Amino acid sequence: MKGSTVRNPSRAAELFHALADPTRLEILDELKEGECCVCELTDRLQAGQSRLSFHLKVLKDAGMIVDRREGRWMYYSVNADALAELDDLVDSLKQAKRARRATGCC
Amino acid sequence: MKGSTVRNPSRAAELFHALADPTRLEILDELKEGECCVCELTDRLQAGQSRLSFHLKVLKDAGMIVDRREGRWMYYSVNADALAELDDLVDSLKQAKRARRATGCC
DNA sequence: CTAATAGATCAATGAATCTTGATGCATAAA
DNA sequence: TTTATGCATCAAGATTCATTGATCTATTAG
Repeated sequence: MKGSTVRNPSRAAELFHALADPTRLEILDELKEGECCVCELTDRLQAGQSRLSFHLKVLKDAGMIVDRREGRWMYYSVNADALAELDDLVDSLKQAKRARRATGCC
Repeated sequence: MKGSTVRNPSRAAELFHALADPTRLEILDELKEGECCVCELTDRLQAGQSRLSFHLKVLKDAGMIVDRREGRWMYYSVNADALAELDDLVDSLKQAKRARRATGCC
């Protein structure tokens, strides 16, 4: 198991940050239907090209998506590993590893 | 089922934004072990009082945690509903509802 | 009542983000 | 080679965020 990311607040924050924007969530919502190029996203999402490019970069830097060049088009798609990582992260927010706090306060 | 939040990018972004900060993730990491007051968090997290208060407010406004007053102490704990909501959100990033895109690009 | 304590809130500063329009760089068509 | 297209990147401005120290409020102890 990887496990390292779950214990790393900065990495976790980076991943959650990538998801903390409506435009980026809409991008992911499109990409989950399959690979897609920027020009198509521009159509679907009513967003300017440089704006999309900016958000795609955030998602890519965080590892949420991967890209592939084909001729002059860039195809983006969701990175399945990142989704697994997300699952781990959300799980790690739940598990109580130690026994419930025994002492009261202060 | 609720379902509404999953389809709402702003709400989803708010929830993810609350998780997009190392300090807040550390707070949640403490709270998942059980209810905790601010003074105890201050000790454990090496963080100033107003800083903690700020982040606790962000988490509370997003619905990630709930508070309870007891005397002059405020006890915070994780909101289980929000964890379920998170699960839904992460799931919604995976499911491909339509068939894979048939057309090529542009 | 007065003093002390827990914690929220405010004000100010600096850092990070997002948006827009312009420019640059490939690749492909003519 | 010239021209057009797809997209990344840059620069500037606006907005949001995070941190710190100060102040305010509620509660409890003396």
